[in-house]
Formats: sequence, structure tokens, C-alpha cells
Amino acid sequence: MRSEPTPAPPPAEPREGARTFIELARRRQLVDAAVATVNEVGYHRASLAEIARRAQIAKSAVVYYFASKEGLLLELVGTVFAALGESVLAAVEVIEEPAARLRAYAEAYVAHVDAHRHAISAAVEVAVSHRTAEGTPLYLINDDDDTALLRSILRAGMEQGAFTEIPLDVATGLVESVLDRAITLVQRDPGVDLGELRAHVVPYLFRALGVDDG
Amino acid sequence: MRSEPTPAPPPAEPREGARTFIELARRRQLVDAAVATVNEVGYHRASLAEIARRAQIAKSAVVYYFASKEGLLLELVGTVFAALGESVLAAVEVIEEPAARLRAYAEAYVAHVDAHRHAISAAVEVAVSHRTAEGTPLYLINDDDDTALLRSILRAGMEQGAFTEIPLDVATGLVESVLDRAITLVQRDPGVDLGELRAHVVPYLFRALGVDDG
Amino acid sequence: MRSEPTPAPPPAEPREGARTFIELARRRQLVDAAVATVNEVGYHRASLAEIARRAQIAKSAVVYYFASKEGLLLELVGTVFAALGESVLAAVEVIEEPAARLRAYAEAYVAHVDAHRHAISAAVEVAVSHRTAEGTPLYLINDDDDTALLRSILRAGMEQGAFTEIPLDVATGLVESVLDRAITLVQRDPGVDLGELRAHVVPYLFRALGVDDG
Amino acid sequence: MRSEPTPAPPPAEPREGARTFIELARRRQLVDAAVATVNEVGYHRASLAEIARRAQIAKSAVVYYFASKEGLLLELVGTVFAALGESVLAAVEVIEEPAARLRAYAEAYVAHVDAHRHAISAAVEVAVSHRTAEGTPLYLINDDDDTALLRSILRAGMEQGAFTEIPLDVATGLVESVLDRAITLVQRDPGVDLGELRAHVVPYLFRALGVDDG
DNA sequence: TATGAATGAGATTTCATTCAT
DNA sequence: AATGAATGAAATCTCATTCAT
Repeated sequence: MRSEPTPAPPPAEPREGARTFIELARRRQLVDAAVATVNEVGYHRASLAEIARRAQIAKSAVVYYFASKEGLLLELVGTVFAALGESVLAAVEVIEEPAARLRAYAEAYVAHVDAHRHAISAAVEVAVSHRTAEGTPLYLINDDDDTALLRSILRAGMEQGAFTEIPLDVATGLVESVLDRAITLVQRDPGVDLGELRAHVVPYLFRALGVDDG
Repeated sequence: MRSEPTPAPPPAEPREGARTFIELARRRQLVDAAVATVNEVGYHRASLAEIARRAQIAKSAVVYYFASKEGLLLELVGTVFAALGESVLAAVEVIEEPAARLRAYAEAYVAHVDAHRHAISAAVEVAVSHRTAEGTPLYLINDDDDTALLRSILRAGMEQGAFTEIPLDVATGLVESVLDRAITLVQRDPGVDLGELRAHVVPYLFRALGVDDG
Repeated sequence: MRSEPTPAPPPAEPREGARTFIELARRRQLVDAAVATVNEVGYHRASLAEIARRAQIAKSAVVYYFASKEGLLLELVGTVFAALGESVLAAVEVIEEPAARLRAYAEAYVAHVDAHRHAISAAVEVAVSHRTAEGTPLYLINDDDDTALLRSILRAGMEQGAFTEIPLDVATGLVESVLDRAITLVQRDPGVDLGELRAHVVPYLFRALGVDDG
Repeated sequence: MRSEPTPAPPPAEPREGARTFIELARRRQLVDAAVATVNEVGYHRASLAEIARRAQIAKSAVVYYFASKEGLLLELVGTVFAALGESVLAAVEVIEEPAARLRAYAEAYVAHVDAHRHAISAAVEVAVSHRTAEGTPLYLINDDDDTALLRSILRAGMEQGAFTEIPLDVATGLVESVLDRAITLVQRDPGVDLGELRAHVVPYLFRALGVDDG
């Protein structure tokens, strides 16, 4: 009988595109539950069952909203780092002068980590631990995007003579490492007080980069 | 009524204490295989089967020598970080002056990471990803020991006025973060050239700590 | 105490009996989608979701119209084989003489398979693969009905001495097997050309049954 | 530490190559259990759990001996059809003349199906129902191999004028279809008596192929 | 000293079905 | 008339560990 196979229209279940209000709420709720789970039991014990239990929902509902566990984890990592990126961008974009931009960047970065420590901790642990089906770790995906802003600040500063000349990659990496100290601390102790770090990190960076902080 | 002279206890099971030569060789072989496995497939796919296959040994032999998978992983992390500690200690202990000691420490640290990148990468991934039965991550175990030497160098430098005054914890953490940039790099790309980093890391640290490097 | 005139019962649920036009259209649409799905991904991956996606309809609508997945599959198999039966019946019923009836039967059968290969392929795969809740395969249901016409032709032919004497069951089965070669071919390759088979199948059957095809 | 990753030696668990006696026994036992399961509940309800239950073994043991459920099924199909192939080959290879070879082929084929009806039924159902990960049905794999012998017999017979001239593909397919009637019968009723079929199938084929069976 | 065999717990994922709207 | 949301059952597979030898 008439059966001309139609070439598979988009799936009827929630994927991409227009999302219901309730769907968005559920997705947010599940990402939150995933953050909590990773923080409490660690990435590799954060099973769907554990996450679903914290969200008070059935395991299969997680798969209903995200196509797979990996889908949920990628959303977690994506949204958390996107938020961090937006924070620093908002702080930096209104400023012109390189040293001031670097200060704004660093302060916004550490402040954001301080304010969103649970989410950041979880996202970093996932990014470090998770591997895609082909074995690629997440931190290898979109590597440049994340550091592009910092790199551009440092480049401008060196070109204008405001910062000591150091190979751009080295400088970017070292500044990033210093800022990531905040992450390391909240990962080790979610209740840690970042006050002292926040007080000293900008002077430390300024000295390291030879900024004349008169 | 302890009168019957109890016969000497049976020779220790391959656990602690006196270890035969062959046993030590096997343990080293297994740690090597674990390092290779973690580097190739990542911590959370580094199963006993995968490790045993690389060691060309039976899965059950791993348990025979280490009692559990966790035993092997702890040994891996322990030996790798002990070796790093020994490298820096050897480099530092013949020197007196704080700035020179810091230079020696930093150079030895990065050189060791450079030379043992596979082992370091694996150990760090395990330390970050693994959790004990109680859920404790490995990087929380013996945390202070690892930084004690660096902390003492920095303390001395500040007391003598060679380094800028910064809260000791903050300073230690920031220096550590900078040095760990080497680890981040080899984790992202096992073939990376650390030359530029090694050339600039000490000047960077010296500036950051206000060392007068005349 | 039946005194209150009970109001007319609500219009029948979309089950049996009078069916609205839209309902019939939906059912046909869903059967078509099921045929396409089975052909594309095979019976045991032809899930409700997959079928509904091809019909551009919600999964739950399938259940709404057919009560269960099995209902849809039974309808698919039923309608497809009914159509085949009608084709051969129409071809045969205007003819009297056994050999001519057999020729008409065979030609109509293979022609129908040729013309409706997608539907036939799917129906056969479902009939072979599906089991009811009690474990009965579908090809065991209504077995005799399908072969009754062929059997009657052969019986008449043998009684009249037009066909070689063979036990009726054996003869019917062997003729059926030969005709089903057409189905096997379209199942293996939906694009196959049945021309050669159609040219040779009747002579082959006539020889096998000893028909004097002068 | 020393970690030159060795390029993954063969797995330590039972795969290919040298097989223990006990391993061979287990594999045979599991194939038998799979045959029984498929016959009793049908292909697509023949789960690992069901198979393991019949073999009185743990589910995971099935995966221990075959790498996956598919591995077991492929072995089932492979061994069953190999045995059928060997039966007919042994019957045919001592004979020269085409008509006699065809008779031997047909009789051996049906006799083997008769004698191994359970295994054949299960293998056919699996071959029809199973799809590989890419969606290919099993009956599309190695299609030619199975019919090569029959085809060569028919070709020789036609070249020598012993059989009616029919396109080789058509002839081979039709003979196969006729012989497969035996399979259809045992699939429909595992206890069926094939006596009548066996008595009439060769004369039927001989007539169909125009063999002068004086 | 070492291993092959076997297992049980748990992980992800699929899916038909239910139900309120 | 139709659907989105949600679920529970079951399926395959992974894996550390145990044990007799």
C-alpha cells in the first residue's frame, strides 16, 4: 500500500527549537540537580539515578528532557562557563585601558567563581573527567573561545607597553592559572573564604606583568 | 596460658613489609600500565581489564598484588607525587638563599613535569577524578605535605624581606598555580613543548613576588 | 425501575463500529507510517516514537487510535494481506478452468507483490517477527484462510486430472513457496526487478504440476 | 614515570584463538540455550536474561564468553548454517551427474532440516529478525556463499541439457524456495511430520526443471 | 605465584503506556 | 481530537571482585 517513506521529520520529543516554559524549568532543575550531585559524590558516581533522585523525578525523565546523560552534562558545562564568560565580558567591555581591563577581568572572574562556587566546581570536575564517546575530554573542546578575551587584553597591553613583553600564549596561560586558583580553592573546600585571595590577586598579577600601578 | 611456643607466623602475604624482587617488579609494571591506560582512555574508562591487558597479565593478578583497584591507584598517585617531591627537594636542599631556592624549586618542578609528563598527567587525572569509598577525593589527602617545602621557602623569603609581604597561604597557592600551568599544558597535549614556559616562569614569579632580580 | 429515559449513549470511542472520515484517514496514515518505519529500520526498532515521527503525530495519538502498538501492527498485517487476497480473488473468480485459474492466481499474486513491495515487505517482516502477549507469532493466525483459494484450485485441478496427483497440503505448500520467492526478493532488495521471475514462474509451476501446456 | 604506552595487546578475556575445553563447552551450551529461547519466546523476546536463565548461568557470563549478545547470535546463525552447508556438501560431492547431484542436494537439505529442526528454526528467525548496529539484516551477509553450490549444480545441468533452460538466478531462487518449504513447516509446527514433503519434493523439482526421470 | 571462571551490582538507554488537559 | 509530560519495566553491557586450583 501507499508507503513512499517520508525522510524522517524532526523528532516529536523535546529536543531543540521552541521550548515550553515547563520544559525550560525542568531542564534548569535537572542541571541544578546534576551540579549538586557532582559536588556531593563526584563526577564518576554521579549516575542518572543519583541525579534523578535529587531532582525527585524518574530516571527516564532525565533522558526525556536531555537525549542522554551526556546531553545533560554538556548543558551543565556549557551554561556554567557561558555565565562566567558573560560576567567577565560585562565587566570588561565598558573599559578601554588595558591595565584597567585586566583588573576588571580578574576581579569579575574571581567574584563570579566566589558567587557561583557550586556550579563552577561541578562544571570544572565534569570538564576534567568526562570523555565523549570518541574519548575526547571536554576541556579540549572550544579551548580558544574561552581565553580569547583575556588574550586580547594582554595583547593590547603589551603593544601599548603597559605590560611586560612575554609570549602571548605563555602570558595568557599564566594569568589564567593564577585566576583558576580561586576554582581550586572552592573545589577543595566549598565553604572557603576567598577574601584574601581576592584582595591580593590583582596586585600579584600586576607585579607579574610589570604594570606600573602607581 | 601462653606456653606452647607459637610457630613463626607465615611469610607476609604480598601486602606490606618485606617485598620480593619479583613482587616489586610486578607492582612497578602494573603502575606503569595504569599510567598508560589513564593517559590513553581516561580515568573513568581505565578498568582493571584495560590495565591488565596493557600489563599482559590477568585481571585477578592486579587484585593479587594490590588487594583492590584503589590500592593500585593510590600507589600510582603516591609514587608519582613522591618522585616530584624528591626532585624539587634535591634541587632545593643544597641552597640557602630564599630567591635562589625559589628559582631552584620552580625550575626543578617544571623540569620534572616536562620529563615525566605521562606519569604526571595520569596521576593528576586520578587525583582529581577518584573518590574513596567515603567519597573523599584524593587531592584532599596529604594536602599540606606537598606544599610544606614551598611554603617554608616563601616564609623565609618574606621574613628576610626578599619577597613582597603576602599572606603565606595566598602566596603559596598562587605560586603553585603558576607552576601547575606546566601540568595543565601536558594534560591538554602530551607532546607540547614546555620551552617557552620554562624560560618565562621564573622571571614571572620573581616579578610577582617582588624579588629584586638585579 | 428503568423509568428515566436514559439519554442516548455517548458517541462510540474510536474503537470499532462507525468510524468518522478523519479517523479512517488517520488510521491509514499511521499504517503507512508503520510500513515505512519497518522498511527503514526493521521491525524490532520500529518503535512508536519512530512511527509517530514519520506520521508527524504524537506518540500518544497512535495509542489513541489503535489502543496499543499491537493494534496498529495487526491492522497493518491484516490490511496488507487482505489486499493481496482481494487481488488474487478478483483475478481468479472470473475463470473456470483449473490451469487457467492457477495461472491467473500466480500472475496476480506476483504482480501484486511487485506493485506493493513496500507494504508486503513490512507486513511479512511483522508477521514473522511479532509475537502476541502469549507468544504466538502472527503467521500462525488465520493460516488456512489465506491458502483456501489456492487449495481449492489445486484440488479441482487434480480431481479433473489436469494436475499431477500430489497430496493437497504438499502441493499447496510448494506452490505457495514458489510464489513467495517474489516476496523474498523484494525483502532483500526493495528495488529489485521481478521481470524475469514473473516470466518464468508460471511455466515452472505448470511443469512442476504436470500441466499439459500445449 | 616510565610509561611508553604499549599499543594494546590482545584482550586477556576469552575471545578468539586457543579455546579451553570448558570454554568450548560453555559456548556450545549457550548457543543451545539461545536456540531454545528463540524457539520458545521468539527472537525479539530472547533477552540475555532469558537465555541465561535457560543455561542456568548468570547474565554476565554470557557476555563473558561472547563479547555481546550479538556475538552469541552470530555464532548461532553461523554454526547452524555451516552445519547445513556441510551436510549438503558431503552428500553432493561424491556424485558427478547433475540430476543425481540435485537429488542428493535436495534430500540432504530437507533431511538436515528435519533432523535439526529446532536449531534451523531459531537460526532462520534470527537471520530474518536481527539487524546489526548499522541496520543491515543478517540474511544480506554472505548471501552468495550459501547458494553457490546449488547454483553450480543447476548451471552444470543446464549446460549439459539435463535441465530446462531458465535464467540461473531464477532457477536457483525457485529451487531454494521449494526446499525452504521444509523450514517454513518446522517453524510453524516444530512437531510436524516432513515425510510427505520429503517423498514429493524431488519429483516436484525434477518436473519443474524438466529432468527426464525415466 | 598466578589465573580462568564466574558473578552481582549498577549504569545507561529504550519504549509502550498512562493521564491530565 | 490530540498531546506533552512522565514513568516503570526491562534490556544490554561494564566492571571490580571472589574463588578454586
